[in-house]
Amino acid sequence: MTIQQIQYFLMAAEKMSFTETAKVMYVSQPAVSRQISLLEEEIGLELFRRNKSTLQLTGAGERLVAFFSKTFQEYREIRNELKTDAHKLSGVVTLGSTAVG
Amino acid sequence: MTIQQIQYFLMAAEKMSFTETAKVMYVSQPAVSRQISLLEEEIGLELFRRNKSTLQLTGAGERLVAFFSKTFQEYREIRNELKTDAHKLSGVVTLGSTAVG
DNA sequence: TAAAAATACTCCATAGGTATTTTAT
DNA sequence: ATAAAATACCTATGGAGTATTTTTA
Repeated sequence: MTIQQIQYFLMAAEKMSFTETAKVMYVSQPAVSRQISLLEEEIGLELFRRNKSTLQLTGAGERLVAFFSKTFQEYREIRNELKTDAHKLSGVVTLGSTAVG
Repeated sequence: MTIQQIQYFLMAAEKMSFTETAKVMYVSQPAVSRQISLLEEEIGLELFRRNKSTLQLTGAGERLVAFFSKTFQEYREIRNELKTDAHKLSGVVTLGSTAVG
């Protein structure tokens, strides 16, 4: 399991499309397809149901979207706090990205 | 940021030693040193203070240990629930690992 | 047919290993 | 002197791209 896989997964759940996810994340469609597949394999649960024409989240998928989203949000908040604190103490200017990292 | 980096970080915080962390995680000491360094670089915050003879967590380090530990714990609980549910519905036997994944 | 997802394959970026140096006591 | 962490350099695993096939409406 990688953070990248989780990011693809969350975007795919939002867009309900691997192709769209690939576009907005500036990677190829097979990259998204492959990583989400590997994620499902490693967790041992289907996250999307693909039988029907339209992609659809499984129950496990929905649960994990909720958990991972919450976790990322919480992380961003903590990082912002810590950055602010570091600023106050050291006066060092940080040019942080806004990605997961 | 990778999950591997976070795992090294949590173990290092527990052991307070990169060498010990390397041993229990079956990787080399430089691998641990490097990945924790990259993690600090990416987050833009020092996690350990290395000036003193003994390795020591910074404030940011302590905060992130708490957050990441909680997150991993929460994930394990959710995964167990989902695995149990999947079992009940499909009867499929899963040979899941107990790692982060 | 057409659109999206999956598969095959190749390439390259980076995580990890070994060897060594630096640091601190 | 010794023990741990950092650095250098090389190797190899796996993530990403292009091309193609499969699937479903």
